[in-house]
Amino acid sequence: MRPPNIKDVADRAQVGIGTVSRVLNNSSQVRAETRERVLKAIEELGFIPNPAARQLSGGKTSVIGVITPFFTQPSYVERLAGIQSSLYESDYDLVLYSINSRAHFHTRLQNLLTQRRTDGLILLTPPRIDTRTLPELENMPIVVLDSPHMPQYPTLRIDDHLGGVLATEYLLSKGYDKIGFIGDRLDDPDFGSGATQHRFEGMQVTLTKAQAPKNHQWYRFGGLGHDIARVHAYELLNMTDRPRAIFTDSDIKAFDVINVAKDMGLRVPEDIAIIGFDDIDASRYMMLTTVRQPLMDSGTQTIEMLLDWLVNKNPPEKMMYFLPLEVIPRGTA
Amino acid sequence: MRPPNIKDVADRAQVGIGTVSRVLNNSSQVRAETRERVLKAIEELGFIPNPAARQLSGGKTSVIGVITPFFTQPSYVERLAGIQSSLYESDYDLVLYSINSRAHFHTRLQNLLTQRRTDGLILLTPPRIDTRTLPELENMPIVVLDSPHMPQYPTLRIDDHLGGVLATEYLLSKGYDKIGFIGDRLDDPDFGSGATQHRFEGMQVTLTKAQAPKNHQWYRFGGLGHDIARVHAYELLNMTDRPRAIFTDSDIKAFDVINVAKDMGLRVPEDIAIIGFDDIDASRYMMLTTVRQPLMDSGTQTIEMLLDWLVNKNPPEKMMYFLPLEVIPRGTA
DNA sequence: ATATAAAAAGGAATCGTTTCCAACCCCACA
DNA sequence: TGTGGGGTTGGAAACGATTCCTTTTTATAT
Repeated sequence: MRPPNIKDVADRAQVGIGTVSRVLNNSSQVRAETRERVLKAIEELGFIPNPAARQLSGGKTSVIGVITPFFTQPSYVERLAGIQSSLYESDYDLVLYSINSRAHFHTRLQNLLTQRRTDGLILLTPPRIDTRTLPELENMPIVVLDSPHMPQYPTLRIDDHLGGVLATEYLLSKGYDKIGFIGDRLDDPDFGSGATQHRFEGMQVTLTKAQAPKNHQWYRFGGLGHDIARVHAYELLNMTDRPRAIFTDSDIKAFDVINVAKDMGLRVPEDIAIIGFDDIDASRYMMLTTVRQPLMDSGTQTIEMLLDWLVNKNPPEKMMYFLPLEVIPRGTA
Repeated sequence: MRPPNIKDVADRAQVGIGTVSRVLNNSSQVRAETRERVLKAIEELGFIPNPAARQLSGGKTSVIGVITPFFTQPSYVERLAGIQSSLYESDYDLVLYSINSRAHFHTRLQNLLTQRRTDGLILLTPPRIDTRTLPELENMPIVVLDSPHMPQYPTLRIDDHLGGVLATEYLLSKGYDKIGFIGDRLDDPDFGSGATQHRFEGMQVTLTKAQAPKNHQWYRFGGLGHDIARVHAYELLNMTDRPRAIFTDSDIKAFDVINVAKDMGLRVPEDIAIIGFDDIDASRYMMLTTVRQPLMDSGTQTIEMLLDWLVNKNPPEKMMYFLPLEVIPRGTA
């Protein structure tokens, strides 16, 4: 049995289809009494507007797209959970577009902008691309989360340099002066965001200011293999002049350091202090001291900004919104 | 500037719109030479078919929906990541519908089935509902993941009873005979799947068979508050006749037990052994011994089954597909 | 009661596809 | 040369909404 359409509603309510459409879209051009009749008919028939027809005719999709790098990392997922949780009560559907390279991101964004399959877009940790080749940027509400690369859109992110400063100041304040660093490679052509670099620089600046020791042997970046952080940790902890503390650019890497230390019979933090970055859920269980960025909240704020834009026609300023950072002291430093 | 439509392509290729449509849909009714001309025109114009029009006319949405309970738990997320990863190369978009109650699930499913906004559906851990009120079940390809409640659809799940048996046998084989249990409440009206109950039953059966001691004081279920597992753990570990090992129905709860034990100065596993259930990512870092179910793989298999159905018109048998379970021995038991 | 303006309502045209039916082409065969 | 029939092709109709223009109704002022 065919689901009811707008004509069925119109007939049952004894009105024209135009009137039904106006009721559906909250036009003021309908008498209260007529509106009642139409709403009653809608109710009785269980009518739900066909989204495809709506989209074809009016251009509205009721879809919000999220473009995200292929997510297995908890930090992406927590942001996504934040997005999802606030979208939940709205009338918008969430479509997930996952991407795996910069080129892929570019074509995906281009398609989405020309095809208009979404009413709005959230760009999660987008890479740097050549935006001059993108069409009609202005017409699509876009909010960027966790990337400095798209300053032409409103962007929620953190101050990575500050993060490095906070972590380092904390370690120094605890009396750990010889500080190592383990992070991603600095020049990832696809998804390198500069985050690792800025966190590292924040650390270096703080060390200089405090006249704390530095040693290039203590700093490790990227490399191949999924347990590369373990390898780095092992090398660092095996040095004769090994660091007294290690700062990692993610909690996941910090977990690896903790476990390598334990495997080697080192006590945390008595022999080696560890501080991570992100404060993902698991860090609480690992008792990891870390620099907290509000992952879940950042998702929530992003989607609320976008909804305000779409629903209330209230475009946010195209600027960087910096989210707060804080050190969460737990057991590892 | 308006994006090109099928008429533009037809004009440029000097054919009718019907022919273009046939080319787009790989109909065999087109001469090779004509097909070439059309493809060339499509290429030159950068034509992309409008999905809304396609959907309105032909009914095909190119969308796969995933209905999932409000996900913050890592196990849902890992399944979702598995789904996403295999969808990635297909032409389908993924829409996420999150639900928060049984009633909500029912209406959502009903809407999706009548509105036909998706070509296929994945039901992630769906609750038990009255399916007699659902319309036209037959027309929508649906695969269920992680639930025994929808036997009318092909279902991927695990044997929870067996999971309980495996965990218990493992603990007994290690010499831990006094075994406690911490799990969710058994009668959650919304999302209770019976999983906790069956795991517990598997445990009880195994204990009986092995003539191992039982004590109802050692078994704790559900309760309010987000740190309820910590409360349970604390109570269990404070008993004079406390259990020698604890089996939890999720890794997350096991983490709580580990931390409570540490807080109390108990050594794991020397004083108290712990085994979890799921093997989420974080369990590796926590060195948690656990019953592994293939979370990521289960998502992958689900989506591949559905794609085979949609793309190759190859419907799977409507049966329960049981995924393998295994105990992963790590440091806690 | 009538004129006039404003509000409300009706419905054709429109969006971009697919599908179906009619028309056409071309070749084999008589 | 004429005919039948398969393979191709063209394009009207249909999908279900929104929008805009027109017509009708209602309210207000005279």
